[in-house]
Amino acid sequence: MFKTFRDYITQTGSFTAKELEMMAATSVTRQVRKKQFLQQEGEVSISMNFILKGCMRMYRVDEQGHEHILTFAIENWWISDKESFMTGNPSKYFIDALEDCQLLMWQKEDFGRLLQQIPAFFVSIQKFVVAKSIALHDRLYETLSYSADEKYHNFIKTYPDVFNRVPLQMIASYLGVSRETLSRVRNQHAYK
Amino acid sequence: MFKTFRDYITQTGSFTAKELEMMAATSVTRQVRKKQFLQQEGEVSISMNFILKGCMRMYRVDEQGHEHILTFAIENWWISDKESFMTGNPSKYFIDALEDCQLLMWQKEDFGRLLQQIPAFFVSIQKFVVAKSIALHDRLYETLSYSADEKYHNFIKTYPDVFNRVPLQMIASYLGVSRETLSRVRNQHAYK
DNA sequence: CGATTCTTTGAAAACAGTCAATCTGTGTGG
DNA sequence: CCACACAGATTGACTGTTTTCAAAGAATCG
Repeated sequence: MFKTFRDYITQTGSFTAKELEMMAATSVTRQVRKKQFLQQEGEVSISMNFILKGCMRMYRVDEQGHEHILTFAIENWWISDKESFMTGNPSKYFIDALEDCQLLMWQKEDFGRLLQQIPAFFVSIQKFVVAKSIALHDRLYETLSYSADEKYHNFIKTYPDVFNRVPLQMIASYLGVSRETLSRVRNQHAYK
Repeated sequence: MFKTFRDYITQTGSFTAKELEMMAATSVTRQVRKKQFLQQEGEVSISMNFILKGCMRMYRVDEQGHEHILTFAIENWWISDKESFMTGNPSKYFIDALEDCQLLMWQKEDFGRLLQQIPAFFVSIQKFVVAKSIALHDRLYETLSYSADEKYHNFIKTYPDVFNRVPLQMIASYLGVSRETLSRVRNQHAYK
């Protein structure tokens, strides 16, 4: 179980056996079956979650009941509502499983302790946070400036491994276009 | 000069006279006149910048030459291309002044040293980064799910102090709609 | 006051959304 | 193994919103 995570984390920095042991000791594994929720709107997030296996999404529901996907996550990605985790406020987001999933989880206090006591872990997480921030800025720019067509092709290029695992209607939701529009965009290209 | 910053930073945490002296000693003030650039695309960002006075924007230019504003910033806000600052890669963004500005700047090495040596400073910056991340997620959600009308009114509500300082066409650029559409959205409401 | 910048308006065209129906593929239970 | 149900994808017709282009009207600044 923990091995997958160890392979991941040792690629992001150097850790002693003792440090790895600390991480393992405080982690908990959990199964989340397809369509089950890891978190629902209104709940307070108290764990950091790492995907060992499977695929999840984080989304928000508007007044008309439409879902808007903020993030997909697959193996070797963290999926958490950092906002609720950091502030202690109720979450605005749902997180559910698009496939049967296996997670590695840390409680808030344990995670904070790891960050304090293992400098290399802190650096790894820091790097991840920076990368996320860059990706988020890029995505905002793309959402502001790209057409439906450009958004779609950019998504395939940027996340090929997500593209072939999730239904198209969810990609449409992620891109901020209707599934019908996405469908048409795809078929335009078949005849050009 | 430094007083404005001291007032700000002491509101975010507790600092000793010596710590404040360290911050002051490593800071540099700089004037940027309206329409002048603090940073242009392709340059590497090597400073963290705090606005003492004035208003700036960070934007990106697409292939058609259209500007897309990612951020506005006014007094007591940081304005930097964190991406280029952290990675050392050339920036994708322009930063320029919408009014005559007065900045307080720290070089990369000095800023890193402050973060290491002044725990309360680290915590303050951390809080700021978290707040920015939350705001960015909210904005992405709004961009995905709101109509032009909703985006506009939400902007006024969220950033009233920015709203009455920048031209409407820039708010349009920020919201991802054309200035004509924004103009129409505004005048619709005058007769409802 | 003239020049520049910003905002508004109109008309046409492009684009995307909605609703409804159909088609496709997958998996489940009989 | 087949039939059926179900989720997902596509298509057509229509509607509504937003963009674009062009022009004119405010507002601001030197």
